[in-house]
Amino acid sequence: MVEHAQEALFRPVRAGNAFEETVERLMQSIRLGVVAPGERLPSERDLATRLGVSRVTVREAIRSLQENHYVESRRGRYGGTFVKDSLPKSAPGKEFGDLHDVLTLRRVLETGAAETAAGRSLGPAERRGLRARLEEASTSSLAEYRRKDSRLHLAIAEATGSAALTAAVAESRMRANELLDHIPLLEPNLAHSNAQHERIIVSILDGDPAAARQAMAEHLDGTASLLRGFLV
Amino acid sequence: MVEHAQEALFRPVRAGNAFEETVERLMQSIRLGVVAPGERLPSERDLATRLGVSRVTVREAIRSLQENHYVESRRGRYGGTFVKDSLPKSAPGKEFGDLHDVLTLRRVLETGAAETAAGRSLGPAERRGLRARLEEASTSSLAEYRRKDSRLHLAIAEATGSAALTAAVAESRMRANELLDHIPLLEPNLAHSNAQHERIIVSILDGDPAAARQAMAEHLDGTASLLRGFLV
DNA sequence: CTCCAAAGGTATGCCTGCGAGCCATTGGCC
DNA sequence: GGCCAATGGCTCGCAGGCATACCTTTGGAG
Repeated sequence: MVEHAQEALFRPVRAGNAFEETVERLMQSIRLGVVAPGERLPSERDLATRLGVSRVTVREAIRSLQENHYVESRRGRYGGTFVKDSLPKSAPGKEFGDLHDVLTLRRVLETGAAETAAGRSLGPAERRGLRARLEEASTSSLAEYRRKDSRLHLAIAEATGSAALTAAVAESRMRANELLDHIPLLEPNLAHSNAQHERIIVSILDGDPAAARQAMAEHLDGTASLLRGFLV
Repeated sequence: MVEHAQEALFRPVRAGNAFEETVERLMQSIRLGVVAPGERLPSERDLATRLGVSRVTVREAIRSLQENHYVESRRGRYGGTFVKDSLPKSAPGKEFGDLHDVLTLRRVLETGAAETAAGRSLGPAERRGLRARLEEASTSSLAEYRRKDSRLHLAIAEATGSAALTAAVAESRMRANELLDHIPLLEPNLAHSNAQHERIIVSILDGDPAAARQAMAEHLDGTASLLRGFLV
């Protein structure tokens, strides 16, 4: 038997119970900026269907988010569950997963996504979307930066046309963001990031896969070395 | 709200029930050749711990594999559950997932893995392991080829040192293999594959990331176009 | 002003999966 | 030959999660 491959194949089949997984997903959609502050989450019934869990479980998850002041719910028609404008800081609790593990997977997924996106012929809507996310990120405040940054990177993953790749990038970014929340975000870094973002998007829109990969690699290696410096 | 990213984030939280997921994992370990014919699976108690499910569920999954003639169990000390020597053909049932989706993710993950592996300084054990898998694949019969091929590709993923990346590659390969099972495996393809495998491994062992990526990309694009040809 | 559609809020009963313990079988060790 | 450790085989009660149905609130449509 090939010994090491077992670690990957015989890992736990479920990350947590249905409740925890559901909380995690809703948190992701908020923390990654997919549902922005002030916006409404899909209805409980809708979420239950999409997430493949019962409405009871969705409600328990939402209750948990309410108690942590991430969302508030309003009843009646045109009611719903809305993301609060002022989001609480993330709980610093979690241990760091294996740093190497997180960064390796992120690099593979995101440089691959950039290259793949650049190799496709994008429709006008997708091109506009990418430019819009770039603009959002470059004009965002320090407070909003992590969220806008994630939206941009997710938009790049979506531009590959692969839902599985997009899901993998979202998952990987959450893990990376947990680490990034522990290091300071400084104006100079932000300006540098914006310049790199611009290069990435321009390369994708120009249809230059090699340049897109290269630009994304440099961008990620920047934050990776920041992380290694702060956390070691 | 960013509309498209929702599809990734609000996908179902659990792939199936615990039983189905467990069957899937055990099947993967057999079909990908991690546990070869004649070899023993870990004990039920061990599997239950590692997979994070109850022993009852593990037993139900194993029963299912027994009924499909994948494994047989023997009681008593030095007993256990053993992979049968003659494995049944895979049930042709499953629909094709989105072809583009599968192939895109596979390309990103595996070219990234090859590049990353080539960029690391590998220990002697890892280098020997890679050579051994290459040898296995190149001398295998048509019948065993898919399994030996997967073992080689998994070994490359493991050489990145990232468990998460290895798991992602294993998952992606299973999905790709489901498709590949529907197209013929021909001697010329096999010879061609072996030559490409050699290039990939040599590039990794030589520490040439760009060459490793390039070689892997060509290798994957070969089977990808075969698939597109046969399945469209 | 009335109605009603759509959203959140609540309650009940079933079924899956889990934990824990015990039994049965086997082959090496003393 | 007897012991015993490790493995598969089995059972029972409990907790988590689910489907389903119904109630309450709200604001726009008619």
